[in-house]
Amino acid sequence: MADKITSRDINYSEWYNDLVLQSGLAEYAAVRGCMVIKPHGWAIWENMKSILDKMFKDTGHVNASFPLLIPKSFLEQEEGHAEGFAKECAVVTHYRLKTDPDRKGKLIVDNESKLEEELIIRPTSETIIWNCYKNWIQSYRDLPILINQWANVMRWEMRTRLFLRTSEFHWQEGHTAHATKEEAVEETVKMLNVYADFMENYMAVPVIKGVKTINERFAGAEDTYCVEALMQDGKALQMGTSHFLGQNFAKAFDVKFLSKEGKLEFAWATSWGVSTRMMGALIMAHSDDNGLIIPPKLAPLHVVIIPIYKNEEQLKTITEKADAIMKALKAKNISVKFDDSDQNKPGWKYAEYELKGVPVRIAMGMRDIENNTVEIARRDTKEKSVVSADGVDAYIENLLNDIQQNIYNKALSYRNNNLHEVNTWDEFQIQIEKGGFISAHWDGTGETEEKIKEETKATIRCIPLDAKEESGVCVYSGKPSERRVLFARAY
RNA sequence: CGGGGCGUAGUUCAGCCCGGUUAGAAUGCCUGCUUUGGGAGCAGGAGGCCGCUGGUUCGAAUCCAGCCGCCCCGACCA
Repeated sequence: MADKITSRDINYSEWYNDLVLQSGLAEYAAVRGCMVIKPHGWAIWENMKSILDKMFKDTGHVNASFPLLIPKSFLEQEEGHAEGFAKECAVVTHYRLKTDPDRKGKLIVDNESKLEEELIIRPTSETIIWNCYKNWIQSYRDLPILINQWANVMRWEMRTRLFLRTSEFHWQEGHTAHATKEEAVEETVKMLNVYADFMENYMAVPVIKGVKTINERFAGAEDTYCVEALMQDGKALQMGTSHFLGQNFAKAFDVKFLSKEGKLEFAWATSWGVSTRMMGALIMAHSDDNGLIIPPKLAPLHVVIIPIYKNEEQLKTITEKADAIMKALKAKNISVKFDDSDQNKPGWKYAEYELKGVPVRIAMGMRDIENNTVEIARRDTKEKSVVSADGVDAYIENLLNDIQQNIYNKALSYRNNNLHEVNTWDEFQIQIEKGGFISAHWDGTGETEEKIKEETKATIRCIPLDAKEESGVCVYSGKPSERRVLFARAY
């Protein structure tokens, strides 16, 4: 057996890269920092999208599309936002090329096509959207505006990793406008809950909901809420964010409305997003050295049937029986593929579908035909069992639910076993080396947060929403603290 | 932006130090036969601007210079 994938124990980071490449999720593009998301990867992303899209619509949102290019002056409008994103913007300066007079067949930038105002490729769309909202909002009757867009964005990252951080990435960004602060805050939290629901119940990744510290806040936000998850190597990953933007963008773009009382007021804003980074989370939360483990609710293919035969006649017999099973499975909305290709032996196929993360495999040979059985193997535990062919559709339906639950439980117990309350600085330093979340008291200052980061590389992932009031002393400075916050080394 | 690595067949790489037949292997691909319950075997075959440009030389994948690209490790980030 060829070892295509580095073991997690040897090098987690190589394991991740090998897995993404070998399982056919994605590959490196010819452009630095960019990736090609291949059909298998895109199919999973599409499943994520369609579930989330429905959740957004069920909570009253509608989709729209705004331009890829944003005038530089728009980005300058909101000061914090501008400073935050300035360093990572791709800039369009010209609109034309021409043939190089000195080198036949080559193209050069036509300097006569220089743009009067540079355009930037959107790193996020608050500015161009709020420029529109200025025209759309005059009265409280125009509010709320609840818009989402599915889009690609670009941030010129210095260091990139497949799915986790690429220069171009795909995401959704919700941008809402409200008449009151309360309503905007409510929206921010509502969408955070939608994200958490999706991550736990579909991705099978347990998350912790919280609020970011000022240092970690989104550029231009009043408050950034987030969902944080723990990966198998003990590092944390921010899986999504939801921002309460206050009136910052309304003021920057002069978006005012006339209230019921006849007063002119600035609108209140939120924005919230999740990206293809979730693909990275999905991979790192569940998969093993044999390949991907995809929760059934997101798997592009639920079941693969592999026939084992010695001749055409046997294949025909097996195919007939497999057809009946497939029909029954499809009737239950379970996707199934019959792989009767003659190119590879069954053993090769087993390994291949395990690599790709298909949750359930059925093997059928003549032995099964004689006994009216099939062999069923589940991807998450790799357990095999021989079951009666009668009612196999119901068996698999249950099995898929069981797999979904089992994957989640496993991730949850890992997360819980790696979340430690720590009360002294010595303990903190020892524990952070072991990985996982650390729940500790913090004095609330940016200085302490910075020092901890410098000394341990750990950041405050969030102040958990369910953090209980508990007086204590800061693990670093010894100053008083009212609640514990979550620390971790993060992606 | 610093530090390191790599660029040779579709893919992974050897060859380079020490220049010299027609540039190799594995794997994948094509043809045929035998196989098929955990990554099959045999036989035959196709496949290369040796990253680019220039230099040294009778002769360059190999030596020299410049350039380009990508990956990995650190500082910034969803």
